[in-house]
Amino acid sequence: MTSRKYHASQRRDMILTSLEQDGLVTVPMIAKLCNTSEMTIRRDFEFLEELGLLARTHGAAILPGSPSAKKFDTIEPSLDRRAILNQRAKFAIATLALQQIEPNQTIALDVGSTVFALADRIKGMPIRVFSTSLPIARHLGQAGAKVYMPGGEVQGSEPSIVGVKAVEDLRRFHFDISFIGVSGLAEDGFYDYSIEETEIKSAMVAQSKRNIVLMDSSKFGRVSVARISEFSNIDLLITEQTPPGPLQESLKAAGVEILIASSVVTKMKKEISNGF
Amino acid sequence: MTSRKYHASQRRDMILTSLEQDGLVTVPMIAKLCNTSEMTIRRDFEFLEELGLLARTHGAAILPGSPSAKKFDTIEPSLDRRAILNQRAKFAIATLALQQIEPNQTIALDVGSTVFALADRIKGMPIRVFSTSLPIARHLGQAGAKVYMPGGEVQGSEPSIVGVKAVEDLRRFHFDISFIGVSGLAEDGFYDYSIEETEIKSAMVAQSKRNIVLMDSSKFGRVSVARISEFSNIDLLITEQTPPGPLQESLKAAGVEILIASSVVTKMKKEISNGF
DNA sequence: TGAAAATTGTTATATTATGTGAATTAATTA
DNA sequence: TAATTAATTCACATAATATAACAATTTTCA
Repeated sequence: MTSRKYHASQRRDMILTSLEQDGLVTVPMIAKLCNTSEMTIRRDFEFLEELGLLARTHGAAILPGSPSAKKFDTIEPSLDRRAILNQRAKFAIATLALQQIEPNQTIALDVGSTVFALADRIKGMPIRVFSTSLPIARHLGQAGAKVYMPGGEVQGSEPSIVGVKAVEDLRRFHFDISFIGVSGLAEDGFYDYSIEETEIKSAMVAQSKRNIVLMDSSKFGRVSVARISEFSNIDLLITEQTPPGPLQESLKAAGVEILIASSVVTKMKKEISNGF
Repeated sequence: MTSRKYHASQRRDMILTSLEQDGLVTVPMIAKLCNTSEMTIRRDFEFLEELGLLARTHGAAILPGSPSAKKFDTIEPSLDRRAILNQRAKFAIATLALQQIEPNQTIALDVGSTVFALADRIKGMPIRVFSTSLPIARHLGQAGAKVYMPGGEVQGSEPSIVGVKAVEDLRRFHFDISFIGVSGLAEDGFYDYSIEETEIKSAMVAQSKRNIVLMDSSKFGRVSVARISEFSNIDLLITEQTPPGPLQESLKAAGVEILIASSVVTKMKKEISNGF
């Protein structure tokens, strides 16, 4: 009879793994699985809910953003399905990214679900944010942050501002750091689907002292329509798995630092509540 | 014998999935499927209706709003509670507003849930839209419309662009019609909560050939912080109930036309319940 | 090591979800 | 239009789950 006990971080990982697999976990289920009391699991649920990694309902926990997760007076729109998938990886990446920011900096946030995860974690920090992403601007604006947007056109594929005017507006800003989301990484640089988006990203990179790319490992080796930037303009890549050898060498040769985010959920509650 | 019980969130997922698939679901259908009582399913329907994810009729539940089957993935963030409340009135107002627009015009859309209702109905029309509202821009952008936004700051209270830069950008545009949402109507003009918003609205009005105010009757006689505009700048007011005598006279004296949208509501409801 | 802090388990209490049958409302048919 | 039937709401009982307070345990760190 195996009746070993797990540590909090292990339990929480088990919870998230089950959740990702089944879409729903119940308290008694996990309590048995972890060989612990229901109360403990409830407290784990509470913890993970505060981080936005799950949503509690009566009798179970579900993926955040599902219809039932919405309380009646939800003001914020939920993220779409794509953002929910792989959220643990995104959360881990965002956590590392957060540590790159210092109080009172001006940062630029690009579009995409990983960058959104960062925006979510930024809430409450004393910084100024510039973003072309409508969801990010809305989310942070609602949270009381100082958010600026460029003028321009709203493109179909992504809810974001693009176009000549946007690039022009962008050129009048200067950022301490910009966080770029990309859809592909090949040996000659970072890639994105749409040409319009690429123009914006390039301009953003040009206006920043420091450029950080956020991407999850699913994009390794993928080449899309347009190249955003050569490696030489990027200072740091944050991802959650080590890139394949050749890619890694190209990156290192160009002086791009790489940070790997481990997805174990440990006690970062403290970090958050004390946080700045 | 499979007689397992499902959790609320699972049932609601099943309801939405069936709805998506068949376009219509009945209470007994789902009750059997979920192995639960009809009362519970009714309560689920009620819950989902409040989120705007389905519409109830006698004997069944159907897709809300437009008949075109929306994929669940692409379902837009549900509107906030305020938007859901009084949705029928807003729908009726939006329907009348829609008739004021002609193809290939350039129109400006202000913020607020009533204006959002209009934006939703505009989808697919060959027009150019300018908006300061993040939800509206996102909604229409996703639907493939040509949407422009000014640059500026995202204010806390409303998800919209405000500030000096926004007003400046706005002044470079000219609109055929602008649709303004307001939070108060008194005998000396239209009012709004926030001074920042008011500045934007005033600028919008100044750049338009024709100005139309959309408001529901709950705002009659209410005075807020700042006055947007005198009546003389407004051409048309669309609402769903006749304003009280004094207000009506002031409006008419200033040459503001008034349209009441009420009969449309019942007609629309029938249309929906008959299954389009 | 020992004291303080954090985590976990237990119990009693409160809250929420569900099921039932009667009362009400809406649709249907003669 | 009245009578009939089906669907819905309402009010209450019951079961399931969550919370809060406190005791027991483990971990941390001086």
